[in-house]
Amino acid sequence: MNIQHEEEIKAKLIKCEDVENPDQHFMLLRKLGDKLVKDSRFDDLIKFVNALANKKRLIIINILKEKDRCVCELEAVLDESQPSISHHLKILENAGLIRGWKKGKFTHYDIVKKQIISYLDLLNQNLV
Amino acid sequence: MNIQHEEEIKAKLIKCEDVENPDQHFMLLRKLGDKLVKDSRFDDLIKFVNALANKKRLIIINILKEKDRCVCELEAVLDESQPSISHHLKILENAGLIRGWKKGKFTHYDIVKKQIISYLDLLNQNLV
DNA sequence: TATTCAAATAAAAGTTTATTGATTTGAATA
DNA sequence: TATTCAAATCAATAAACTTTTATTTGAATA
Repeated sequence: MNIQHEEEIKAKLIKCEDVENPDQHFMLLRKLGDKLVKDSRFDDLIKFVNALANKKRLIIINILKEKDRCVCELEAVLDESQPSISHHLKILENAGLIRGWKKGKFTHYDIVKKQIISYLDLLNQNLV
Repeated sequence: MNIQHEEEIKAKLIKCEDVENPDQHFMLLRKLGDKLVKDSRFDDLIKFVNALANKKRLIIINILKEKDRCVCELEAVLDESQPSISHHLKILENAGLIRGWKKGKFTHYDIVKKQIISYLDLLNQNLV
């Protein structure tokens, strides 16, 4: 943050909320921000919510919630190309939400309920 | 989905999982997919998780969780331009997670705990 | 009612994510 | 061990999201 921008913010802070010591108030807010930016729990959370932030991936999880499925079944469910489904599966797997294994020539996936519950707990803790 | 793609998937389904009637199996999977694609609860969920799928927005929520803040305070916390913060606030407000009001010349925001809890319930229901 | 100014909006550029067609991989089995 | 084929990876394009600078808005108050 450059000096000019910093001073503009401090100028506002003086007026807003009757701040007596805008330098100190500003410093505290900056420290708070820095602490949060460095907090690695957010990175876990973002991995989780990013994995969920797509309708097709939510649908995949909902399908797999019922029972494990092979990729060709997911191809029938989602009207989408095989590489695109593979891409979504990888994102879910990288986040630890699903798990895949070979069964003959076919690859099956199921959900990792434990991990999902753990992420949900983290999210609950973080938001409320 | 075009006929060729459809036939390719059915051909796999015959081999995978000893499916006796691949046409029927395919049809059931397609119906399942269509039902889920049309399910509007997913749109609510996506609005929620999309709003959370950004570190700066998670930080904003964490700051506001403690107490309401004016925009200028958020400018000090997040090292970012005012319009960008405004953009993130709008996304959170459109999702119903935060709420803003004028207080003199300054705009304050706080979180809407009730809505957040309601979304978390929905997410829990949906995932487990 | 004219001026001020915090914050919203608009327009444009930058960045990330999604999708597709083509190719590769590697386990199964002929 | 050569072939087959489901699924992963690659390369390129398209779509969505973020960030910035410039401008506008509208409530507060001089």
